[in-house]
Amino acid sequence: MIDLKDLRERPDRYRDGCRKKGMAVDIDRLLVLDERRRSLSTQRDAVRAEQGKVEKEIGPQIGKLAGALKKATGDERSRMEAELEALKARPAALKARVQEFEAGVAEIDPELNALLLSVPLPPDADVPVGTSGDDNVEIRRWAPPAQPPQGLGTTGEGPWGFDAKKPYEENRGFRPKTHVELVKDLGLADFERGVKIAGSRSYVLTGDGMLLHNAVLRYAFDTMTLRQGFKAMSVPVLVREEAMVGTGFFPAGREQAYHVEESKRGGGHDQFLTGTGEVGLMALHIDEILREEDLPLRYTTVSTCFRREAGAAGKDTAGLYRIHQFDKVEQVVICRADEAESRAWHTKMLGYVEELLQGLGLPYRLLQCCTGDLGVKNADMIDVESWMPGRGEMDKQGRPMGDWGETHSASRLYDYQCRRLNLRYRPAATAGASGSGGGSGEGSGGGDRTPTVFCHSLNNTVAASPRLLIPILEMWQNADGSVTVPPVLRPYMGGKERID
RNA sequence: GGUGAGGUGGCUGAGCGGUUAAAAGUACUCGACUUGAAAUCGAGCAGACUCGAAAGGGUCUCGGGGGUUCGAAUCCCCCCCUCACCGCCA
Repeated sequence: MIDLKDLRERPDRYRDGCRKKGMAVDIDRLLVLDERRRSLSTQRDAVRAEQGKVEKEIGPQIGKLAGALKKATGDERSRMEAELEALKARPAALKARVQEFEAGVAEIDPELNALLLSVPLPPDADVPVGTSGDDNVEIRRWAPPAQPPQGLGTTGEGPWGFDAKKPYEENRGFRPKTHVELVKDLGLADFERGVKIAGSRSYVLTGDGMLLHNAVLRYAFDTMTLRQGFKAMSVPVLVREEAMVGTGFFPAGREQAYHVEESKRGGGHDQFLTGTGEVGLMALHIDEILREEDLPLRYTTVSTCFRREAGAAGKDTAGLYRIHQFDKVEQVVICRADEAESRAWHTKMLGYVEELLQGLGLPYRLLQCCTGDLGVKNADMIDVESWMPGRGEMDKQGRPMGDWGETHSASRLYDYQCRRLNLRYRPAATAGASGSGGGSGEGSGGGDRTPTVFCHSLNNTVAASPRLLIPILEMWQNADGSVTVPPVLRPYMGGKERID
């Protein structure tokens, strides 16, 4: 959620943000509603204030009179009844006016809130303007060195020395199989039975396929927890709507989430399956006020992710690329509201991923996403794409030419998400500023408390599998059809070196 | 699924129709005392929204929503959540 006050002060910033992100939100309408709402509530509050005064004045009189009335009889009784009614007239009139204003506010609120939730966070000035993924800008790429670093592989095996600009055959000396062929030939996945059980875009990982999947996740999780010191978490993947709205996935992405209607428990809330562990991790501190000393919070989780992939019909239908259910190790950081700090974390979080991919020897590139590719909640997003030899167009001989495929996405959100989550911290008091011993009398002192501030948040993929199995299998395959297990994964596969 | 008890400020916990934004304790901040600390004493200590150039006002919030009343933390209704015991179950 954006800051409504800021929107009032500089609406052009938000108009511009909408334009750059290619989202149509009626900022002017929002301003009108906001103006109207504030006017109504100010008037309402004034009447309420009067109401309070009147109440203090008349309340006791009414109490006394009502008490006396019980004992009164005859003429005196009816006289007192009339008096009582007369006394009640003023508060009753005020109440009616309050209700009028409230009705006005109640009429505006739903539309105002809906609009407010849909205003995107304006992209940062240094994010290139563009309309789609095609306008994303490559920042840098990494290619595995010809000599594998200590312990990461054997020369001549796997992706060492691979140059993504050259055809696979030129690199490796044999024609590659696609991951779909590999999993079929090696018995790593069973798509037919997956579909039988669960419908389209479903799969079953079998035998070594499952072991490899598990190994990747464990490798990623251990990297984050043991090496980087992130706190290991297991969070719900079945969550309430508040968590989806709070993390910024709703309302915009509602049609991408699976909706689970709770079994008739009164007016029980519906629940939704999360498409990323980010939801559970970020919703953890919803409505909390943290202490500055406790920041930054660094969390990692491994969770099953569910995505409807609505609107992607016909895209990437084969294989493990675009599926409804997968597992992902995710990292989030919740830090102080400081742009420099939050940018520094963004870089670090990308660094962890680079280290991980380099450990696997996979060629990758970093893309600065353009404004049109950001989504509502991001100010900045960097995608990591890994080289997938089996993807892309076919050449004249009917061989896939390979293509980059998105495997990671690192977002920087400022306080957009934490505003929605109502997640704040109280800055540690900055001592010294309000010089206590100064010239003015010491009496008045005390309570200059620091106001609370919304945290900044960031998130990044660590590893999403089975998608990440695609480059692993395709890059580590051998001419004989076997696949070498990347050395970093072997400890998680009982030391197994080769799948054949 | 059944029964019972609850949800009050950072925490503990009073209040159960009218000077209660809310006692008390505790934590925290500042000051005094002290060589320093502890202890003690004094003072302060909720958030959001909003009006205002500022000083400073105002409104709302005692799980959430609705209702009764001149007036609700206190009464009524619905919902959510927590705890305990029983049943069932990975």
